Amino acid sequence: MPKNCNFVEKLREVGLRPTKQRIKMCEVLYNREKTFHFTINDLVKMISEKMNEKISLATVYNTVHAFEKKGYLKEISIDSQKSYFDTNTSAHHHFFDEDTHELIDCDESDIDKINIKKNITGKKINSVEVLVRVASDNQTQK
Amino acid sequence: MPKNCNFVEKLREVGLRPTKQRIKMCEVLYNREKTFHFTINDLVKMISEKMNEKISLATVYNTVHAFEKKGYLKEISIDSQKSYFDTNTSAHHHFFDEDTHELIDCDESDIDKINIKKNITGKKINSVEVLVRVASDNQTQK
DNA sequence: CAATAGTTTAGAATTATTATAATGTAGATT
DNA sequence: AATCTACATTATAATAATTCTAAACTATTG
Ligand SMILES: [Mn+2]
Ligand SMILES: [Mn+2]
Ligand SMILES: [Zn+2]
Ligand SMILES: [Zn+2]
Repeated sequence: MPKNCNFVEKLREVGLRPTKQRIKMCEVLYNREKTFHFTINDLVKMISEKMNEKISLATVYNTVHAFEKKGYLKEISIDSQKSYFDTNTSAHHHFFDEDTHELIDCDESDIDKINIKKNITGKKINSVEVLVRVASDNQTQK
Repeated sequence: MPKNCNFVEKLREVGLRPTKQRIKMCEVLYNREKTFHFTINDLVKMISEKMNEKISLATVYNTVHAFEKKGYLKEISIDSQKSYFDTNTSAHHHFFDEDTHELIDCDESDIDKINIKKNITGKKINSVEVLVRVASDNQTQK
């Protein structure tokens, strides 16, 4: 979703009614320079603290999943109890900072294209994702 | 942990008391030809159904985490609510079958060594893991 | 407008996991 | 061998992320 686009129209286009909760969430998620990563909890905080708005937790979940299904959000695989989401929906790899629990995008140029030499019969490849775990140079890590 | 090794001695070596629960779990986990992947729930089922033994859920969690800390188990990152564990503790990549929710090891030869060109200041790389999501060729996928 | 299908919501339910605190036991000390 | 003690096990409660439920609300259509 491009910055400052007509969210009402965009939502209608994909068959989602432009409710005020969804429009507000579009603003929080897409009206910014860079894409970013968030958890549901982050998002709820952003809505209430930054926007001074109250959207029920169930609606935040519903809407995030609706946007995901429409291809406007991507879920990221990290071993953790909670899910991470990404407003950058293109195929890309990640660094995960084990100290801060922050996700950082890899640029196209950071990792060469990965060539899978094996193929599993009857199965097609949906995605190939690299996760690079990093942590403080000095510290004890798991 | 090698197959048919002396689990009692192995446990003592790393400072874990060889209780009957831990020995039983060693047998379930390591007395087999190939390494494998499991969830806590899988493991509890294996213990009760295959071994006809009852180990409390808390002990299964405790022991899995104790074995993980000692380097005899590895946790695998999949987006899911539940954690997967691996008796193959070496660095390796995975296929994840989105139909069956099964993890499959990549051989060394299946994916070329990954070269990370970016480095994050003050951080060292702990691991680089590839996850290849596969699904049935015909089916609707998320 | 009125009808209707889709949406929001508070709160309950579910699920994986961790914490608690009482009981049990391996291994050391007498 | 009996005793001691730190470590383990256990049932159960607590927690946390997520999903479900069902009633109230609202965007859109006719
Ligand atoms: Mn999801
Ligand atoms: Mn863990
Ligand atoms: Zn990203
Ligand atoms: Zn594996």
